[in-house]
Amino acid sequence: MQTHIPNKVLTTALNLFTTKGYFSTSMRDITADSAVSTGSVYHYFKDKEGVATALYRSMIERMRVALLHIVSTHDTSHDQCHAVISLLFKIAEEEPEVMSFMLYTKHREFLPAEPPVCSSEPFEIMRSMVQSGMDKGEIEQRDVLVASTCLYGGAIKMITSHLDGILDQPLSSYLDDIWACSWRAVASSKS
Amino acid sequence: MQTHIPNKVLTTALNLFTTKGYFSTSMRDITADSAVSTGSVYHYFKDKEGVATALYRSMIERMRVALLHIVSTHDTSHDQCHAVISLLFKIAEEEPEVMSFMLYTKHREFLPAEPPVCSSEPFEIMRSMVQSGMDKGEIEQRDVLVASTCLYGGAIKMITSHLDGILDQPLSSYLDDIWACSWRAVASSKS
DNA sequence: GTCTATACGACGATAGAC
DNA sequence: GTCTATCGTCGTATAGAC
Repeated sequence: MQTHIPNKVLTTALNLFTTKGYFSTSMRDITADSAVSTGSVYHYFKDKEGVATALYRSMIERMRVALLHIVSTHDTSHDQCHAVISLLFKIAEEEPEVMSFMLYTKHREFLPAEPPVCSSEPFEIMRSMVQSGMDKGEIEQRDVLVASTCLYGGAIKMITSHLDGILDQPLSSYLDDIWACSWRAVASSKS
Repeated sequence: MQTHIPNKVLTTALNLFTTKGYFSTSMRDITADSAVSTGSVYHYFKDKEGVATALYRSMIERMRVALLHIVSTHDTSHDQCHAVISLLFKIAEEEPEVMSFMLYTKHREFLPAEPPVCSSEPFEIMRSMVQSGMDKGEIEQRDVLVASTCLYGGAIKMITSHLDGILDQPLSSYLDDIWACSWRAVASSKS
């Protein structure tokens, strides 16, 4: 049970946004579910968009930290990228709302001021892992964006399928299979 | 210039939905931009959701026909899947609004009655191409969903990047590169 | 079938007491 | 800082003339 009011608001907002969608969630819904009064919500957040922005930024930051940790604890690009996909799968299974809000929500539609997810810092870090893999010869030379898209694209699509509930097995059971395909798509021929 | 009222409404709705988003588009916007009166719009469509549903269904149908044509005019799974990705790239470049509405819009949020895109008939057909490729030995044996996700996932991610405007080259210039990666991800080792 | 005018409800946000 | 009560706006959908 959350005690701080801002946290209570943010967690209930996350739940409502991911289940009903941002626009179908009213401030009344948020105040009702969080048991926080209208006045208090508006004391901590400028408006409804302010709640969404705070939520979005906190998640971007969380991912940024996690990804930098992965970079510093794995040597090869192969291991780094594998760790990234494992992490994404883990979050998608344990905290589906978080994953859903991070990559399945059209932030642009209600957060026009924020940069698109793909140009956010976490995605930058993920691309830099691929770039260094190409520099070291682990990954075949080609446009970084193309390589990154191919390497991560399958896994991310798999995650959205999981969030859509169209997978009959637990997401993690597909990890090895997906990784084999993804890595083979971009690995340099000598490895 | 469209003459039939329903068509005028649908094309302006498509433009507004993809630029402003479904929820930020009001019926007033649609009547204003299409120069069709409120009464007429409600004569042809039950409500706002009815407009979106009609739009969605017409696109699903269009894709269904196009995909069946591809199946009947190409022999190998390799050629069929390549033709699919070419088609998707072509539509994404020539009619970005159509592509945007088809795969980048969260239909679930305002069309809860419709099945999710991934379980729609077009996606079924795309998966069946992969399945027959596995049966014929072109594609390595594994879960169909995993193979399809890996094969199409990269291309689709590339399309959404294009729609987001984060590509500096025209989308079609990435086609060969993407296809090489995607096919290598799933092709059986002997091919 | 097509139009204008309008009813009705819901929502975001504020005011002001405690 | 926290609350309740309320205001003004806007959007969907309908009524009813032509």
